[in-house]
Order: sequence, then structure tokens, then C-alpha cells
Amino acid sequence: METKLQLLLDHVSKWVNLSPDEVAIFLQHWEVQEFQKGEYVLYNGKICQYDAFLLTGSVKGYYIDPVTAKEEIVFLAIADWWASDLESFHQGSPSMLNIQVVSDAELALISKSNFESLMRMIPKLERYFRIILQGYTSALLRRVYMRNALPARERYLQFIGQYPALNQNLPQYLIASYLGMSAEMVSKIRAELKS
Amino acid sequence: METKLQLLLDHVSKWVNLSPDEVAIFLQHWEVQEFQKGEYVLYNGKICQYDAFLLTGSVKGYYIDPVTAKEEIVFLAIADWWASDLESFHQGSPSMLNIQVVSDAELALISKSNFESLMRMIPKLERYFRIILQGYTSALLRRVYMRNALPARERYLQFIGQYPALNQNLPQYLIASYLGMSAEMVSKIRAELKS
DNA sequence: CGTTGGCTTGAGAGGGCTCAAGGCCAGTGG
DNA sequence: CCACTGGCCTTGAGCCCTCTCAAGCCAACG
Repeated sequence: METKLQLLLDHVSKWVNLSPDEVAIFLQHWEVQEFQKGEYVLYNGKICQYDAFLLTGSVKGYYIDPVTAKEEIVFLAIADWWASDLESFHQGSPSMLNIQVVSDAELALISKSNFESLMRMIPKLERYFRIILQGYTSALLRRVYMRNALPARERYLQFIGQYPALNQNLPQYLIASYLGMSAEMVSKIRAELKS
Repeated sequence: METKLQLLLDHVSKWVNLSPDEVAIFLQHWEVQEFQKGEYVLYNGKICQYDAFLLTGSVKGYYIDPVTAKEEIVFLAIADWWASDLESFHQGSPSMLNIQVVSDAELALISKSNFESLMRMIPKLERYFRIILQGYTSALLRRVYMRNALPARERYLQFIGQYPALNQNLPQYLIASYLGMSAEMVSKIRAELKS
């Protein structure tokens, strides 16, 4: 069981050093759960019970547009990424998002109470999460900028340059929505790039 | 001097309780600086030396599009908001952003070394910054979603609903860029709303 | 009172969307 | 072994939202 969490442990260890005792405590606070393609990690309207780290597979976070009834991809995640609705998780508010598994996945999950307990027992993990969130906000600002300033083709090129792994592991209609363009647009850009 | 930092202290106190001793330590780590309209807090290409909290006034963070040579607003900030390039500040990398004062402002500034020192002396501030960043990521995700899913008019309506203070204190061509639309578009939407 | 910065208004153009039809697998069941 | 199905991608036609460009207006200010 613990071995599956190695990926998460490695991730944390990039930023903070944990003693063997702390590692043991850390591991006790998590559970690993397997999800199959199509299963939901979180339904919109529900409260997000777990913060989740992806060990394998891929998931999408999306919002259903109430007018057009179409899904809008808010985030995509593969192994080594975090994937949850932080606002709902930390504030106990109903989530706006659906989180669904795109390809069979293993997730490391931590409940709110375990999260709080972990922060109390190993305060330096606050630092880890602060640093992770800093990187996340930077990435999101870039995403906003790209969406506002760049035409579809440039956005797609930036995307495949920055996240080749996402590009290879996810169907392109999800990537299109993530990038804020239609699936047809991605198809046309790809065709144009080949020539 | 210290009194000007009261706004910041109040902000922090919403999330963590500081003892009188800790408050004293906290205050020693900051400096207050006044900026006039048009002055730059950060130039792109430079390393962001300070994390900054706005006490009064307003600032804009923008990026100059290398192709069109136009400025793209990445964030807008007024009193009670944070405003810096976190990536540059924490990683010591050259900033992509310019940060410029829109209307005369007072900023609470903390250097990188003071920031690190403060985290060492009052570790629970890690928690404060983690929580602040959580809220920030949620706001950014909403912004991405809105940009992708909503037409200009709806984005503008959402904006004035959510940030009336920004709408009232900043010229509309900045708001337009922030929302990812042209200044003319905002003008037309406003005209339409009045009728 | 001329200049400058910001807002308004209108005409024309275009990037990207929608809609629709068809192609290409991979899987499933007869 | 092969038709059938569903999911995904492709291609094309037409359209619309929003942009660009241009001109004019108004208020603030030196």
C-alpha cells in the first residue's frame, strides 16, 4: 500500500525534508483508491471531501454551462498532479465542478480532518502546500494571459510545448475545451501543422 | 509608521492569531513605500525583489505582447490585495510582468530575505499564505472559466457584480484588457445596459 | 484654450464558432 | 468473420461576435 504513495512522497520531498518518523505519520493520513474510466471523483453540488493527488491515469475537472449545457474543461490532470476543488474542500462549500476519470486512475486521497491533523503534526507541510500553490497560481496567470492575448493556433502551440504529456494522453476535444476553443479548431490546426 | 500596516495586520489576523510579541516581529519585517501614479513597482526582465500588499491606491500588472506591442492586463489590484510577481520573487527569475501604479498608492513591501526570516520566526504564517493562495487559485480558475465560456457582456456583468470596487476605481480600458475584450466593447456594453 | 487622455460611436473585416455530414477505428455480438 | 455500433476526429459552409480602424467628443489640466 505505502509503496504506491511513493510518487507523492517524492513530490513532497522536493520541497521539504521529512524524517523517517514524519514519513510514517505522513503515510498514515492518506488512502489510495482506484477509479475506472468514467467514474466520478466529485459531483458538482456536493462538498469536496478529499484533496487528491494523481498517482496514475488522468482526470478532468469541468463545469456544465447552464445555458448551453456543454461541459467546459477547467483543468486537466495526469500523474504527479493535484486534482480537486480546493475551495470546496477547504471551505466546505458545494462544489461548482465535476471531476471525472478520463483513463483508469489511482488517486491518493486525504480527508479534511486528516489534512488538518497532518498540518498540526507536521507544520512544515504548510510550506510545501504554499509552494505548490505558488506554482499553480503562476501557471494559471499564464493561462489567462495566453487566452486573452494569443490566437488559437499560438495557444495550441504553447500548450503542446509546455504540456506534451497532456497532449499525448488526453483526447483532443478535452484539450480544445481546456484551451478555450472548439474541437474542430484543434483539428484544423493540427492538419495545418502537418503540411 | 506601524499604523499604516494595520490593514495588512488585520488581513493576516483573519486567518492566524498573532501574539503581541509576534505582531512586533511581524511589523519589523515590512517597510511602507509611497508610489505616485505612473511609477513602476517592477519592470519586466528584472527580478521581483518584494512581495507587496496594497494599503491604498491601485496598481496594474501587465505584459507587453511582443507581436502587437500592446499591453495585456494580467491582474488589477486595489487596497487590501496582494500585488507582485510571485514566481519571480520566490524563484529569483526575471519577471515577465510590469507592475505600474495606476493611482497614487502606498505599498507594504517585504524583501525575500525578510520573507524567509519571517517564515522561520513565525512558522504559522506559512498557513496564512497557503490560505491566501488557495483563494487566489480559486479566483483564477473562475476567471479562466468565465473567459472560455461566457460572451463579453456576461463577463462584464459578472465582473461588476464580483468586483464593484475595481470597476469604480479603474479606467475602463484596463478593465477591458483584464476581461479579455477591447475598450470599445466595454463602452458598448455599458451603453446597452443603460437603455 | 490648446493639448492630452479617456470614452463613445460607427463601419468594415475576420477569426473562430456552429452545424452537418462523413470517415476511421476498436469493441461487441451474431 | 463480419456487420454494427459508439466515440472521436476531420472537413466544409455559413455566420456572428468581437476586433480593428477612424473620427469625434468631453473633461481635466498646464
